[in-house]
Amino acid sequence: MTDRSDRPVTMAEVGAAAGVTDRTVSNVLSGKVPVRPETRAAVLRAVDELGYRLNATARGLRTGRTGTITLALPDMGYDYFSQLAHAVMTEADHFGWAVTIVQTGARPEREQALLTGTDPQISDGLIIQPYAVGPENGHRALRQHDQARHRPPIVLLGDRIINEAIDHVLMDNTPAARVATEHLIATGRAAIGVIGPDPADATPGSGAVRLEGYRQALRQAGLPWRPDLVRPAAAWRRAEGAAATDELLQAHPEVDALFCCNDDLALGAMYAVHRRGLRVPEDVAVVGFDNVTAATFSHPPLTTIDSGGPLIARTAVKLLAERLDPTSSAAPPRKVIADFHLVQRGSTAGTAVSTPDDVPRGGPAPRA
Amino acid sequence: MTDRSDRPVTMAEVGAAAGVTDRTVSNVLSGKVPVRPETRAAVLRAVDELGYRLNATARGLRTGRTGTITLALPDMGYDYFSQLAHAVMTEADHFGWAVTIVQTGARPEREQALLTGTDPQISDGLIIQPYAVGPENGHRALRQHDQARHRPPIVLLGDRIINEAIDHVLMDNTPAARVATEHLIATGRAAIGVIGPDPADATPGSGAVRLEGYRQALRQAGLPWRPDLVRPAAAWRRAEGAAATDELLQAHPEVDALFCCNDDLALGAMYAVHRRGLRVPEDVAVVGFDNVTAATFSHPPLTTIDSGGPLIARTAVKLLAERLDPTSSAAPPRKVIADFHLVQRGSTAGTAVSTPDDVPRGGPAPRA
DNA sequence: AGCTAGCATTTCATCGTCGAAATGGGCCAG
DNA sequence: CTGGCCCATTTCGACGATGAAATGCTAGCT
Repeated sequence: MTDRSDRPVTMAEVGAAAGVTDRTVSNVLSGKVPVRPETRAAVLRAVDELGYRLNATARGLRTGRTGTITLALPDMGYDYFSQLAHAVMTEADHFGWAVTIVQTGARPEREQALLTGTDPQISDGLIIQPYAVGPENGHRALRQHDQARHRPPIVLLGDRIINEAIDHVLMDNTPAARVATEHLIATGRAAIGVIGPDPADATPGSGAVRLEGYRQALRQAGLPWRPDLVRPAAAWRRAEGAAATDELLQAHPEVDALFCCNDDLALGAMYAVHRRGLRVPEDVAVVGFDNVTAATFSHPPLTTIDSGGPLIARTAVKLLAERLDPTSSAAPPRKVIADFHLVQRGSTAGTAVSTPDDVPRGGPAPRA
Repeated sequence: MTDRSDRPVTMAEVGAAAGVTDRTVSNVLSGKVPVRPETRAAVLRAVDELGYRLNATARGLRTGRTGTITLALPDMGYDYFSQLAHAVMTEADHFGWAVTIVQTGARPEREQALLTGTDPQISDGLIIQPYAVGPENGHRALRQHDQARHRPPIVLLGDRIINEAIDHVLMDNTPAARVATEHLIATGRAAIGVIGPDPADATPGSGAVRLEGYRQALRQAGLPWRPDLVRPAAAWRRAEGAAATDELLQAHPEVDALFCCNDDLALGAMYAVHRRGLRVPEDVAVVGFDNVTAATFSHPPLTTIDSGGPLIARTAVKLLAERLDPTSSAAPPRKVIADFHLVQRGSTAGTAVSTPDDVPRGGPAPRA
């Protein structure tokens, strides 16, 4: 026998030590085929003595299943995406799947590569929230996908339909943004700034559809549309939200409310308001979007749109699970539109400290 | 030829279409072996026409490399861990690696399975922050690891050495906690509560070592050790931090400062303080631990220990990269202790709104 | 023309596991 | 005592890619 000491132990070696074939070792470890108790014991002893570990890659090649799914998101540095990933991983765990997370950044070619399968991924399926790829190029990417044989299934997350032939889990952005804005108007605000979208940007992303909801609410209330109250943020994070808010309040001291396109921006906005010595909500009311954990506990707690992130994650995993189930994978493409609702908290109420009843409790107990 | 239309396209089929061997297709796609331009063009055309996609699993089996590393953390629902994951993924991207994230929860058997390799993972290496596995059982788990041939390398993160033979990236918890507590004492606080650790818990985890730093600071300042001011939190999150703080302030109105074992707890603590109608820092000063993004933008901004999370992540990936480099993988095990420093912000300063100069800027521009 | 050098392509074997079907041994019924 | 059956185990052959080494071809030199 050649010296294999630098290579992993194989089933054949375990079998040799236990006096059986590699196949029997496989039968013992999989448990799918009956094995005599003595044989099983002998095999398990050999496994233990040799320190044998199953080669998941070889199994994956043989079975065509890797037990891993890919989650592709723009960037994990956002509360919303990291909480979405958390929910996806927790749900995937129920199916016994590991989750490979890919940060696409703002790079369209990265998203294209994932959608077309050009990027060689070890995974049984893909959940992706495209940022840069829209219907125009998405169709092309996914036509290539269709044409290829036996490509892993895809579930798309986000705010627009990219391809009719693919499963989508969507947010109802425009109505949600309208509801958020209506709430500000109802509390008596007149000069409502917007933090996030770039009105000059033609790309129809989250920014555009949320801005549209804002405009609808203004129109319905008979308030004027003032483009100068819209401040784009290069990235939708706290720092950029603070900077944009600072500029807006500097230029327009009359602003008495802010509609922020996500909670990260809103938390940054509140920071900027406070830094200018103004009060939330007395001087400036603030509304966010997504209802991340931090929104519950900020000071004041942040009024926001609960866009159902965890439910979206669970739904996406379940859709993927159905596609991966060989008995029911030929169903027509599905579109799920997630429910949303407004969560009113102190950032728009009369008093700066509220006592919300939605403080989450419980869960596992790891430490940081 | 049999009907293979339900199976993926192979290199052999591409080769057949292009009039060459599967091997030549491989040569074209890998680029490592020179190929005549006409041949290359023919192959690429066939790839395009047939919609061929490389089977990463098969390559992984053949080469022994999957291009994926595993990151195992207790739970992604914590700001610290999600930001650590973000940093690991960003760094891994530089090496061309995908990252599979596994949430171990509080389950020791899950950690054991990862450390011993019992859990069949498709990955070239493991970065793990153990929560439940300590030196006592960790040694056993990793002895099994050593004994096995050709097991993927491991880098351990955290607060204690689990096995001398393995690479570690450590936090200097006790000194950091002492510095945090000393800062509270220096601002004139006398009744300093602690949120997080369970003094009755014998497990020497982050809680115990941070509590030890707190005690050292008290001792040095001649302040009395009062176990009744220590409030455990079942999970180190905002909700649990708020609940524990609420109880503590109820029982001990004289408390004028809180040392919280992480920023999530601290942000929850501030929430509870505000809800009781008290002010931060005038009535109760608050210090956190980890310096997550939210700490910069809270109201007031949170004084905290910057424990160098992103650097820890980068270091861990680099250590793994060295182990995976065949030319230099036999180096002795390394231990890196991350630097820390206190970041003073408004939650301990005289005024509730400060103007910190560490507001981060820039970065990519995805949206939520 | 004959020989060698150098490059492009192919041959061959192998990575470690598992599905399907064949084999062999033990037991019960006729 | 023997035929048939069932259960445990083995045989055989992929799965799809690639490292190493051999082959074939063209070009260049004498």
